[in-house]
Amino acid sequence: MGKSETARNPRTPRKTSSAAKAQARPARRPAAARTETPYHHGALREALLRAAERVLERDGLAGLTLRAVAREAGVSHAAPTHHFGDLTGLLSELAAVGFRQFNAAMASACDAATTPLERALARPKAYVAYAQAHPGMYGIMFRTERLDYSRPSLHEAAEASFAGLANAIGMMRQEHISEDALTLTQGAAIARAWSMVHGFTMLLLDGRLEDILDRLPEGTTAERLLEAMLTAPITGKPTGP
Amino acid sequence: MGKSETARNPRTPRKTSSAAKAQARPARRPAAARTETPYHHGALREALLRAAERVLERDGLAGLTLRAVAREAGVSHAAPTHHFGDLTGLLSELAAVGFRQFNAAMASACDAATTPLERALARPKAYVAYAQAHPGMYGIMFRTERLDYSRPSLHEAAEASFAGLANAIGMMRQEHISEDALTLTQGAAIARAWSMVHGFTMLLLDGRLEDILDRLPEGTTAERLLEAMLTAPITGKPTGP
DNA sequence: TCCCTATCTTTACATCGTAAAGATCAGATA
DNA sequence: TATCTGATCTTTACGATGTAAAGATAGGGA
Repeated sequence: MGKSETARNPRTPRKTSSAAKAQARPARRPAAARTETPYHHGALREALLRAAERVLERDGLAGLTLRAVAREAGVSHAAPTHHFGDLTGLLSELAAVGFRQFNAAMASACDAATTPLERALARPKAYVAYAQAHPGMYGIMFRTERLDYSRPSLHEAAEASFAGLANAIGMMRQEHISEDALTLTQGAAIARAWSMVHGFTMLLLDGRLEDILDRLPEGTTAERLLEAMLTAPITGKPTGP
Repeated sequence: MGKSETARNPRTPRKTSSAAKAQARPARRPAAARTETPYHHGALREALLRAAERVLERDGLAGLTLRAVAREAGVSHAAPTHHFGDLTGLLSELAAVGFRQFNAAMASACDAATTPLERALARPKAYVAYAQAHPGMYGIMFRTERLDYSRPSLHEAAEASFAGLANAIGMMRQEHISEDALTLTQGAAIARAWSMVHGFTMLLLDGRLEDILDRLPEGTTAERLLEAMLTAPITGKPTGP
């Protein structure tokens, strides 16, 4: 496929290093290229994370490889290893970025809500909306098995996500959710809310709700179905399938 | 690692099926080995699917590769391609097997239930139980992006799974679920039930419910939490997070 | 008997993750 | 000022994987 893995790199004469070395390179660095790309990138780590996000949006989860990210960032294929250790490391840091975006979206959606009903529906809607807007990122966060939650950044961001959810449930039930103990009823309320929204989102992204949506009245959106799901009255019997 | 991908194969004596049988093979087929392993395996396709299931249980989803399956079955690494086309094909057929197992488990669990409450909880419990007993298979069915639902076997098995669910909801609501039209309330009930159980299962398998389970009263199992989640009364406000 | 087709094996290739060694730079040390 | 040191990035290399293509081998008719 033409580009031999390190084709486009202005500085550093790359492949011809041994051949035309003496004639091309004066002695030290070119002294003019320092503005944009010194040999030491300076902020490669962040650049790689941004590159990974672009690759993810463009080529999906399957296209997100260490080498592809390196290509996107314009560095050698082994450069990411130095900053993230291995693929798990890169995916974990990227997931942390995703969780932070996710938390920010949820928070701002909550702030914008005014009526009690809006407050109750703002979070789930924001949850699903984020997943629909960033399916690749959502996949990294919730579908991948290759995440290392012992990494502080990821652990912290994911934990914040859970805490926000539990807190919201507590506020809705108008009781305090303790840090270290839960009643079965409280735990069930949290599990119920989280399971419903997470399950709905996964089924939606996997296209498994298409069958249902197609049979609903003309023009019913996923968001409307979500609303109905969350606000529907109980039919008398327990709400199990 | 020693074995160079095709080390153990003087064409087909497999592992120990007949051990020293083929130690002296003249020229053409031994005329005695036809019973077990002639050059043409005879039922390689099914053997590969069983091998894939073993590999999946032993090495998890990450270890399930075309070549690993071929090794497990004792054939050349390219043999699976002829039967399944590519990796997507193998995964899809394996997922179909999983859906059939899954459907069978759900059906038998339903049949065993007697009281109304048991009937209501049998399916969700069987759902989660299957996922816990076969996490690899569940991952293939619901986590992988590499499935081809245009394959008839997979489409059919997955469809049966959905139909069973929708039917159960209909029976519980004591109304008929039409084949080609749903009210918003009906769709919401189906989406709610499926989302809850599916979401709960994914969170559980991903270990994301550990935080909750640890804070619940001593010895509370995931199954108990599931029960509470499905039967808990509504608190007055809509059940959103 | 001979050929045809399905089945399986060999061989080959591009890509990927990862390890290890070399090159390059920024700054501390002397 | 000159050198050393550690961090950063590149090269090179290796094994594993998915997939394509060509060769070998049966089994079943013509």
